[in-house]
Amino acid sequence: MNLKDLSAVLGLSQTTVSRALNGYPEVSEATRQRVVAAAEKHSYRPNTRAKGLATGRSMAIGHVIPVSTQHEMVNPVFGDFIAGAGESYAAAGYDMVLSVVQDSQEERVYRDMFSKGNVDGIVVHAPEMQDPRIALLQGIGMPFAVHGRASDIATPYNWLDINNKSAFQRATDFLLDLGHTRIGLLNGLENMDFAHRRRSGYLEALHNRGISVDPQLMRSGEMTENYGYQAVQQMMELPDSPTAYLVSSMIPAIGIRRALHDAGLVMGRDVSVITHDDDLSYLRNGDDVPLFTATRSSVRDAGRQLADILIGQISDPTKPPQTKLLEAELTVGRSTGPNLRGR
Amino acid sequence: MNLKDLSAVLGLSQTTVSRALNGYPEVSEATRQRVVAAAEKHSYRPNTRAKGLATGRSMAIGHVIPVSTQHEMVNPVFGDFIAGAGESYAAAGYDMVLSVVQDSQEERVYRDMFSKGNVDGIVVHAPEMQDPRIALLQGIGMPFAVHGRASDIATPYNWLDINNKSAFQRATDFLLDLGHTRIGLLNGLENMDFAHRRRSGYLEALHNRGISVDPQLMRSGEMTENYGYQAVQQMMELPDSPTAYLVSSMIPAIGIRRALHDAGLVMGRDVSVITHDDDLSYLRNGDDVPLFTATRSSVRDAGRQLADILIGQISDPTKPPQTKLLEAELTVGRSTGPNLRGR
DNA sequence: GTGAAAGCGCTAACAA
DNA sequence: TTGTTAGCGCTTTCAC
Repeated sequence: MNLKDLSAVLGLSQTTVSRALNGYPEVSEATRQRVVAAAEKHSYRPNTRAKGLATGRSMAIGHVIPVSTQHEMVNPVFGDFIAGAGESYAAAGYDMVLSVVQDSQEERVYRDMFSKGNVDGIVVHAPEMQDPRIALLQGIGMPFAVHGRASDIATPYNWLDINNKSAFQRATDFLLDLGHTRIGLLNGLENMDFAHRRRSGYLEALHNRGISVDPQLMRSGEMTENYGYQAVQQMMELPDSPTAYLVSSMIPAIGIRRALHDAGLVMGRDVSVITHDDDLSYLRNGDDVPLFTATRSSVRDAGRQLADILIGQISDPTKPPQTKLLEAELTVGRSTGPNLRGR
Repeated sequence: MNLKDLSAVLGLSQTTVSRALNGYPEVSEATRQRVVAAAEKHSYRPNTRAKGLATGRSMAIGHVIPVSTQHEMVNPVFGDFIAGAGESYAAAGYDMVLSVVQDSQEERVYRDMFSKGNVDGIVVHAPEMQDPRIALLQGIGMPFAVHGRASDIATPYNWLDINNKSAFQRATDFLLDLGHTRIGLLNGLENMDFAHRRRSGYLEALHNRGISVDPQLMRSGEMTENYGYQAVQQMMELPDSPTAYLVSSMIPAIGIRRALHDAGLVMGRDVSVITHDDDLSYLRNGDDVPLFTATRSSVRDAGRQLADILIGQISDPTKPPQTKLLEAELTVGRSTGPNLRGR
């Protein structure tokens, strides 16, 4: 059933039916009722492509997921974020189109999306510090919003980020309050913006207490279990090994638990571990977390909010860029590890 | 730059240019060269919507992700699978459109996708045993492929599945060979097809050895860390508690490790644990896995293969449905837990 | 308040 | 081998 058929059934012109369905004011209320009823009855759905061709809009938003040959891993948080964004899109009548892209191909993909006109806007994931994608999208005039931030980009743009710096600064402060001074940092890959910000939070907390920074205690890498295992094994061989660790994700923390266990130590008792796990908060179901975690209330909600920002931008392109900084929620589990103040 | 502009530049008709670009045989090689060069030079990209309108195809494939209010969790494997599928789509010139859908809304969404005509085919995720979506899609004549299977559906359709039954049967056999007879099963939600198959593999292995089944040792639930923690805590209170566990995902295994630890036991030494972790194989980086895992070589590759099946179906609708059963790869880690044969 | 007609950018019969 | 024309399903002037 298309518009032509529907208007034939009603004995009206396509124009009138279209107007009735799209809420134009000039159609009489009686006609509108009839039209809407008939559309409902025949479960008429306007053809997206035809509508798009006529209006110049595609009613779709693209998410571009970069996959480098370096780190092939897909962030486990990704599904949740997408789910949240999907809810907003559905509510606003947008489709979500996903492109998984080798990072070497990214520029071409963005340009193509624009010229093929199959999206009205784009969400940029996993920004690096001076991410070239932002200038590119600004250049071609495609509305976009970034999940995260690119610190070294000065011009304003839409973004939503979690306050990584403050989370790590607070977590470090927490450990410092317990009397820890040797705190290992297991960060993500430091070309990623989030990792850079987390590191600066860690450094600032140490600096504020006048504690010197030991480069041997700072690692960055892809967040696998094995990364945590090996990093901690190596740090434990240092003459003055850490009494606490700050970790960028729960995944390496699993390896840490194992490394400590191999050394006869228990995580959360002999050694403190704090993870920032917006990644895997669904691993924990109850309140009995043996880690102290800096977790975000909901990745999904973040997806929803970022989608809303982008939709707003698309419907009113004159609107100035929106930004949103979410504060990580700190959750204290059952055990926090040793309190060195008591010694 | 659109077709009209491009043909004007070349002094040819739109038709000829279109034919040259789409590889039609009747255009002269000389003209084709010229056209292709000009298209390249002006980086011409045909408008997807217009092309779709004219051809009746949308060059897009939909993935529908059901999210029930019951289990809100998004499977962490999802991102990897999607990444694999995305590669195939990109190679074949398809876009991927994602819909995250409340399961109550699913039927409407499928019908809409069809009548709005914005996808040429659909991938069905997370099938239940007699999944109604399959009949629905067959009814409206939309090409589709299922990631997994729906056991109770008799009519043929495209699917790709991992051999869940054989994986769990082999894993159970492995434990039986070690002398275990009390084996706890921590399964996923049993309305899911995969969980049902895994359970039957477990049962068959026990049956083949004449070992009676204890319903108290079989659990099903959503695969969270806490589920593993609580299930094992409760099973350990049984008079004859399990010496081994078979787990549907690595996530509950984390809780199991904790529950055992609380009881002074070490997973992989005092108690055997086998997980089926196509979920989180990226947790493990090296060869030093303390679990025996039945893991699939690559979720990503599975995504690629399923996409290829669907693409094949779309390009030739007369082709009979394809199916593909992947065999889980069994990986033995450092330690397998106690060998009861020696006692 | 309603309709006729043009056009969005492309493909595909049909002609030449 | 190339061009002309109609049409995909919708929106949008412009006229009535």
